[in-house]
Amino acid sequence: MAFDKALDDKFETSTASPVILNHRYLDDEQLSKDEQLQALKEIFEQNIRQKEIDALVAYLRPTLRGQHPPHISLLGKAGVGKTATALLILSHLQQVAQRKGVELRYEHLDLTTPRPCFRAMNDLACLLDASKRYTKGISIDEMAGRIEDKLSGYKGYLVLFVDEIDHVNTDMDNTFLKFLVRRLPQAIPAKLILIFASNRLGWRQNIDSRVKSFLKVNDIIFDPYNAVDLQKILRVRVTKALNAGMVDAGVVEKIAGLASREHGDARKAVELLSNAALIAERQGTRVRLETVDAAYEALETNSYLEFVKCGPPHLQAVLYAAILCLEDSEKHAVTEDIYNFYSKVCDEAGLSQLSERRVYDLLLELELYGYIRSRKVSLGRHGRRKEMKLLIPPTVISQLKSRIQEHLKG
DNA sequence: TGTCCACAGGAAATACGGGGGT
DNA sequence: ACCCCCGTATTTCCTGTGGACA
Repeated sequence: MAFDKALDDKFETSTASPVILNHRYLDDEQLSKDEQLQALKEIFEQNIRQKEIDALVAYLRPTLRGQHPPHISLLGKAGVGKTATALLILSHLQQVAQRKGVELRYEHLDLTTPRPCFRAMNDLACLLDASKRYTKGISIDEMAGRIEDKLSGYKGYLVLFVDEIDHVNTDMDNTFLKFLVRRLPQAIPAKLILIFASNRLGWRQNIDSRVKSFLKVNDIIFDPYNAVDLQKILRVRVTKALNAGMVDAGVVEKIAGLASREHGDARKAVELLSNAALIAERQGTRVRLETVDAAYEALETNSYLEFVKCGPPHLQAVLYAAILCLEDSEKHAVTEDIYNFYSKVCDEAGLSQLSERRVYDLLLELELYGYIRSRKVSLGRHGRRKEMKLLIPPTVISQLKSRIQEHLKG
């Protein structure tokens, strides 16, 4: 009886004042394409990315007069709205073109994770419905042929928005880019406009010069969002997804401040908001400033652990060795020290050891992800070495250790 | 001031895996 | 069943270099 009553109470208190009203608006993945566009419009209505939008529109306008605009490259860090802006403008452009009787279509090739040229090509073929999905086995030329066949009947404009172009692993002569820039425009009747997006400003630096000379591009650079922009973006989410009455004053400002100081990444800012809301909902409280702190910390811990889950076993073993070697000494360690620990870890886990050179590279990788930091030290005529130390917050270390142990056993 | 160690880190070679064509 | 193609991981090999020491 008392238990029933207690459960009743629990349901009552948690439904009395919900924090989250519409879950889906905290995660773009869950929104339909139209809903996404609608949300984007609301954000861009507030004078965000005006400069970039104007530039993009100016570059694309010639299509409506039947001229051929140059290719475009959108540059800027992750989460600064490159994709969002491009999709919004392209969908609008398509509508306008339709009204004016100009034949125009656009495709969004999203290369979210790094992939070889072959897969990029295959993805493009799938996007255009020109081929089924292959993992391997078919030649790249064959794939190119199928794409060309598929497009052979289309004579209008074709805007190909290649998102995260730098994720295509560059083979020695940039097969994928060469195809897009040199071969495809020759092979099909359509007027091809390429729009590239990339996180790395210099993605064109290390491409083949013969391709480069064909690649006339206009750059549009996206700066990271500032705190004011982020506030506007977050407010839209708050009104769409949350019970605004349950969000304390200053929460949005605080998240925007944190995010703008660290990365200016809107996606991460929304993720932080979403996490804070989830925590508040679970605890049955309002979203307070302290909730934001808790969410921030949870996200940080989580990112350390998440990486372990998907990393290859040897990387985990090296990380584990690095932790064992470095956790309780203020002293720095050198590559060899960690390699010794790594050997032991491999023995215990039944892994075959990798060469020291390889482990050296894995350590570099760990450094890239912020687990360790290294410093080059010269000892004069006694050669040179690299000293490393752990950067993982002490609170995370024990969780991390047990997580890796599980993984290496399983 | 020049020497020269010992390692960082680049480059090329090699092994490997896995799927499709025939 | 065998061969070919492509991409990735790892090994092997080698060069270049910062700076304490003679």
